[in-house]
Amino acid sequence: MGIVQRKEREKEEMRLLILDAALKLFRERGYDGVSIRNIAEAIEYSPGTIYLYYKDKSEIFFALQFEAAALKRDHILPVASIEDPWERLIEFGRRYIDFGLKHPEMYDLLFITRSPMEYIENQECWQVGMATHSFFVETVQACIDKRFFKSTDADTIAYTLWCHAHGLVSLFIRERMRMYPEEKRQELAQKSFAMIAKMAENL
Amino acid sequence: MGIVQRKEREKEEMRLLILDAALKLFRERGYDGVSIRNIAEAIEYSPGTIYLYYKDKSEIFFALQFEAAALKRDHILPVASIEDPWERLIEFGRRYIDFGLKHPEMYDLLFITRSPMEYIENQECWQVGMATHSFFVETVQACIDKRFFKSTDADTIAYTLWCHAHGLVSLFIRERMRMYPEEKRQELAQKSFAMIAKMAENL
DNA sequence: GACACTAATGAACACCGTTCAGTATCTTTG
DNA sequence: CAAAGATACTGAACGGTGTTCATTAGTGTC
Repeated sequence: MGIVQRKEREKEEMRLLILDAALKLFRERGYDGVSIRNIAEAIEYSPGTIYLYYKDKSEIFFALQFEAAALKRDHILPVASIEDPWERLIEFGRRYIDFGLKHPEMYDLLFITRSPMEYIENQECWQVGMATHSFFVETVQACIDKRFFKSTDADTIAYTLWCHAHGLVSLFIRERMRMYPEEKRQELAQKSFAMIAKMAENL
Repeated sequence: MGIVQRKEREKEEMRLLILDAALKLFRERGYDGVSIRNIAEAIEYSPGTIYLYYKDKSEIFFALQFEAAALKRDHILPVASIEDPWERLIEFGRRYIDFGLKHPEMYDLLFITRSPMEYIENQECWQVGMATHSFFVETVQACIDKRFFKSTDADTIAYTLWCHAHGLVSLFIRERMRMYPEEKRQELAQKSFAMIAKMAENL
């Protein structure tokens, strides 16, 4: 009776052990630089063992994607306590970008990495991501309801702001800002955020 | 005398042969799905031969990046003939996005793919890309000069618009719009472009 | 204690990028 | 024109990758 439970617990522990090792290696070297053999070596098991707990390499990275989604959620969640929807929206954007710049590999995993998205849709990760996205759209809707915006198309507004934030973060992450001197990049990002916020004011 | 020239021509032809094969395969399967051996097989040479013409795999992709930059330039260049800077700016944006959606692998190569950017900066590709970027900033500046904008910070305006366009295209390319039904995605992109254009009007 | 079940192994497979000794062909020289 | 030299190309080999699977070692049940 207790044995089957212990086994299950051990199985779960092993899955976590693998995931933790993968996450650590992954932060250090990026997912391309991490192999199943590396992970196996890190936890002192043979490569084949990994496959007893994860179907293939991509499943490990889907699990990491879930971790990333949760981390992002926790990074942004505090803004939920902000009463004023406009302030909440701005702070959401600020924290979204902050998350991306502070955890580039995680952001990359969530929004840039090629992955069989058709597979991931029924995953927990997707739900966590969707919840955060919905919260964002709802905040935009709350702004509309309070007449902060003239436009009433919450979807388009949310999407437009998302495009800007994602563009900003991903240009940083994938190093496409080399035409600007290093010290100006951060400043440019801040100015751009201020600018899009200002632009949004008379939407 | 004529021989050394013929040799050089043949060398150049071989480089092109490799590049064309790589480009073709690359369009079909994406760069991750293409191996040196695939390219070699396509041109009916042994894998080792590739290395007589390109230092390594990445050098082939840098050459492709140059092709992509040229293609993008040619796709956008026609807007240069538009007199009115505001109209030129809008058309630039439209064509930039259009290029990204029509040639996703090319766009990917230029703005998303991880690549040792410190290496690429002194390449032709970089120059072509920079020229197009400069043209964009100049167009923004022309708008400022003609008092289309109240703001006078051309760099920040250009960067903000770029962030939006890049975010839009890269969310498409890397399939991060699954939360919207297929048929709504295109529409959303168009509405968002219209929205950012409208927002830019009172910048 | 014998049997069944499970967890883990590590060799093997087919791929990858890359290197390099060897060969075959073309060009130059005597 | 033949020998020598230079060049182009090959394909086996190296160390890596993700993944599979027969075999083994260990645990639980009767």
